[in-house]
Amino acid sequence: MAQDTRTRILNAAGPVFAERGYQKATVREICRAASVNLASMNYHFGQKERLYIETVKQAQRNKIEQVPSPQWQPGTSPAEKLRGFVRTLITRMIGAGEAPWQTRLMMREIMQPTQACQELVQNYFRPQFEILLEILEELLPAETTQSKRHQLAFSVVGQCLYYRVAHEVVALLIDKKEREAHYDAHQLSDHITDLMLAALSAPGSWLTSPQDANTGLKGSADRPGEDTSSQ
Amino acid sequence: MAQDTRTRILNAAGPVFAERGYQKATVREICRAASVNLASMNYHFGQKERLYIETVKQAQRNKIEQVPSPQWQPGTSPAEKLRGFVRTLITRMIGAGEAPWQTRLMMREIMQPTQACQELVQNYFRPQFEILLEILEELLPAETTQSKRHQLAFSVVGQCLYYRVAHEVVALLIDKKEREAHYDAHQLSDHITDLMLAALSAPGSWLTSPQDANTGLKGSADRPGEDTSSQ
DNA sequence: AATTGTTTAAAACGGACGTTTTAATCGTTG
DNA sequence: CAACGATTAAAACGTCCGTTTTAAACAATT
Repeated sequence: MAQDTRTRILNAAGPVFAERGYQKATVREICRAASVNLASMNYHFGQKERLYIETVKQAQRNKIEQVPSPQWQPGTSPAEKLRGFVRTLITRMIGAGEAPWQTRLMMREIMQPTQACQELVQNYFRPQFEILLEILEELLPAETTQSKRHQLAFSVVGQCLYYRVAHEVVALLIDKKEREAHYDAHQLSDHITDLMLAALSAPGSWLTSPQDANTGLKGSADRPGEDTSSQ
Repeated sequence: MAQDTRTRILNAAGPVFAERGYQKATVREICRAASVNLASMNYHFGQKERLYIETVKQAQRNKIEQVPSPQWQPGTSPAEKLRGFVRTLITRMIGAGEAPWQTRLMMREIMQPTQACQELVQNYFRPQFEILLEILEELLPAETTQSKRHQLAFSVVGQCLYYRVAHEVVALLIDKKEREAHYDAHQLSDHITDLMLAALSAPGSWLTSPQDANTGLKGSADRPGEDTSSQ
């Protein structure tokens, strides 16, 4: 029974698409998982591709309602906001135990965008990005360049995404004992937040000085792997 | 003519697997791209899966010989080493213009590991990881925890990986003008390096104090999105 | 010359899978 | 009741694709 057939299909399709990927996921498997007849899929969605797009959109809506745009009490320090933001992001990434299929699905879209990606960016990534930028703005000198702020935001997001993207590689590099002791959402988000706050509060003008003026440790003309780039 | 048939197949398979993914890439397309008979594939590799594994391994060997483990003059400052390391990593990620298929291929392995992933970690990721750890060791207080060092290394790698993983999303979030002005390998690596160096040289004991003692800005018991995690 | 390893061309096998169809069954609505 | 939408079961269609096969060349080696 449960819900109507359409949503049963949608809910069953999410994990399957997330785990197997679009190609390897078969309509038959999804319908079997949803305990639904094969013809019902065609009835509701017409084609596999349409089902996929709807699934991604629903995953995004899920996430939005599960973790709405953070709202803090007035007077909350920007540092605390940043910590909360990172905490939320990391939690979405590595989830509570089992792999959150919504995030896996979105990650697939990020790496190999399809038709569903544009809406994803507009409805999900961009708003999050804006919130992060507002938090950073409170922490940064007023003269900080627009592009510098963007890069700093990407630095935050990049560190968070890493633990979803490279989850399996981390498991191969770090032994189980250390992972279980130090790689929960709590400690990871604290690490990333502390790192960012330390960098932002560091002495010197690395944030505002024009590119190429930094801690004064540069100056080597030749660096390894200069232009022997790929291909 | 060129090389022998086997390597022609291998070279043709790389870009195809990287772009289409394992499932969507067809043996027929690869053989067509290699100007090679369909039966030759079977002759040399037996099955598609074997071809894929060999392709990944070759991509890894390519990268290693293209950008060997960095070796600096004795006396090079650790900060300079870090800059070089990040520069190399970023360059591999975003390449010189066109998308480097080797990295795309490896990224696929990272996100959805197959049989080829373990060798990849052993021969490629782990050595790189060790090098980065050595550089960080020179920059860090001696009392820094092992796990803290690891997390810092992941912070570096995560920021670099981001620009390959989310390349398309960045293109949707940042307008073309800013991207062309600020998102080349040079500036991005400088940004990441400067950020890390600033964080490491920041005042206070955020690096060495036990978890939960930090900049003193924490303390909120409830954070948004606490345990409303996915699913 | 004979053998053996490579390569090609062309065709076919066989399975997997997206999609469609048909026929039948309920439940709801008019 | 009749009509219609939703759903199911089962089967089939048609295509794509990994894999295999066959037969024929060609090259290098013995």
